[in-house]
Amino acid sequence: MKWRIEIDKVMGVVYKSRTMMTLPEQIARKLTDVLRSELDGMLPEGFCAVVTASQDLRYGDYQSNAAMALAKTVRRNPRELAQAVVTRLGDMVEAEVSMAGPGFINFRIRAEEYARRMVEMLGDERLGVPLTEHPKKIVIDFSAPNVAKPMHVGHIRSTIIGDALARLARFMGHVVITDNHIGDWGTQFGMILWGWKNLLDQTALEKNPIEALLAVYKEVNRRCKEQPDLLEACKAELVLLQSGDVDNLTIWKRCIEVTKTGLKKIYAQLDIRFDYWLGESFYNDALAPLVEDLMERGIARESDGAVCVFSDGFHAPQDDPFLVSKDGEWQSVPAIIRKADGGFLYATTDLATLDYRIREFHADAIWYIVGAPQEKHFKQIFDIARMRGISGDFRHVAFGSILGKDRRPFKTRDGETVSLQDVIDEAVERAARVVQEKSPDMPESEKKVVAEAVGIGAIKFAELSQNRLSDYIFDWDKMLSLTGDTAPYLQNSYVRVRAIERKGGTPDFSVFLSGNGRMLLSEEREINLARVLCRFSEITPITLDDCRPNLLAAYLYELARAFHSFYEACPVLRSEDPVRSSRLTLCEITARVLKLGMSLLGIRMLEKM
RNA sequence: GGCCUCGUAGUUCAAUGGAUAGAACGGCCCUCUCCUAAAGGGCAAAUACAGGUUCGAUUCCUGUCGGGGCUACCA
Repeated sequence: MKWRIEIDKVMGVVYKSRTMMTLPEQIARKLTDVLRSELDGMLPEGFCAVVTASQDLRYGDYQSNAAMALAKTVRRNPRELAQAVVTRLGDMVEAEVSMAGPGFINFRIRAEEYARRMVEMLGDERLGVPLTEHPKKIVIDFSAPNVAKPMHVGHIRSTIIGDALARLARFMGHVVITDNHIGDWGTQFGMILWGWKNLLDQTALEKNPIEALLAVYKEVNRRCKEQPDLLEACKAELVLLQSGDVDNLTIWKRCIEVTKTGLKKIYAQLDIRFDYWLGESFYNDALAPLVEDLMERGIARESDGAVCVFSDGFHAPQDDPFLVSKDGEWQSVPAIIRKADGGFLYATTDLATLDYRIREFHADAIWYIVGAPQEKHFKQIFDIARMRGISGDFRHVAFGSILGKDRRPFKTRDGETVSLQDVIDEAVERAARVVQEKSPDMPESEKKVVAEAVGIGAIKFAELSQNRLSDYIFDWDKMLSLTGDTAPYLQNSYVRVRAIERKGGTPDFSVFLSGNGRMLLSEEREINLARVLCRFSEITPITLDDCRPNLLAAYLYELARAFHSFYEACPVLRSEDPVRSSRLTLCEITARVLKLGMSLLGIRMLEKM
């Protein structure tokens, strides 16, 4: 038995696991061997049969289209080839094999194989999920709110998706650095500084600093629209700040401090932590030398007074992020890294940030969890890195917009953005009402814990169960829904397992692990539950590979459904022993997969609810 | 204008090129002397349109229509 040990230097967690093959891997290996002998040298070099979970269980648990895929190149009839393969495979220990339709090879996994795998999972801390073969150091850049502006619903996606990906990557064996690249140096500071000096209510600042700052910002913003000369005054404040004026620097630092305190409270509530908070201002000193360097190396040049990076002709025009077609001609859309007035921009900071992460963190990968509209920006940033000879797994993990009912960017009726804190408060409040209704006898302190876990879990799960690339319409009732395909549904399935285990006593699983007890699966819903449990090891890695948390969320929902269905049909504590202990084992593994899976999404489970 | 992206039940979302397109909410019908009914079992209901590639297309390609985004000194 082989064990692998991996130490996550950041988290200090040690994961150990037997290297256990997933079912499709195991079957694919045998299938490929059989194809090789059947086709006698005609099998294409490096060919590996693909085995996938069947969508329709009537055809079996897993299927392969290898015969259909190969039929043409080897000039055989797909059905005939599939049948020959099925004959050669014969009686597999793990599955019944059959041919169907246009040439599918179907595998129905035997109950004994599922039982064997359940025992393996029982003894494996990783529940069968293999560690990555290629551990990387990954910087994940997410959330990134602006100073002096509280987070609004628009920050939900980046914050929750980024946190889930960080958790997944760590679990898969990567070294992860989370970095909150806050907007602490933007042009909004001109207005904030002017407002601070002229409008700020000190008592309001002490009471609720972020609210006070926001109120000031909004008021200045409003006045600027009416009085153009005020805008000039704000710009002057910004110039003062950027030239190192002591008073303005002091105010600026206070703003950041106050904002960070507020943000940390909300992140704590969301159970999200960052290893670093290297905001835009952190890179200020790096910007001028960076631009100089790019000019010296001929990557950037002056144009209309600004310093720009143009296409170097590396890509075909249609793939070139610095070109756009206009009236049948390719026109340059350069990345501007220094304005004509000498100021630096978003792109400059991002280049410096990428540089720093490679140089100081020795990152192999940088993943940016940022909205889809910025696609071109990141293509340019990554392409400039390429021009400078910097390489790595750079990804813009994009997501769609949150829209209102009118399919325009989401705002409240009076045009305000909805603050993230309001969404959280509303969710927890709604959950609290349900707790009160369902569990009136629970101690008050516990009710509070349950309401928090349910409410916040509901928000996270609603976000993560959606395909990140599609836009979605914000709807209070859907986001905060507590029935159906939601976090509380999954939390409830875990609670049900715990209730069984509390009443039935702590089960003794050592008989299974030692091989003395026999795990027995016979009922349809038992086998189905075991089938779903096995698939955890297949789903988790691809969820990270594609940066698509919704795959894991959908899987966990399927698992909870399989469990609820099993729960209704198969009494555990009232059954007799080999069945009773086998069912208890299923319950235990279900609980572990649910808890681990949800923790990878950043959602807490509860013992009672 | 060009480029990117999306268009799936009444509504909100799923579906590595696979077989009869899944869920949830809402609607209708059942199930608590039984381990938590925040649950289970059932019914009705959808791939914008037109071509093409393929044994096989919601998925890939082309075009049309419709929504959103990007398109040099904001982030």
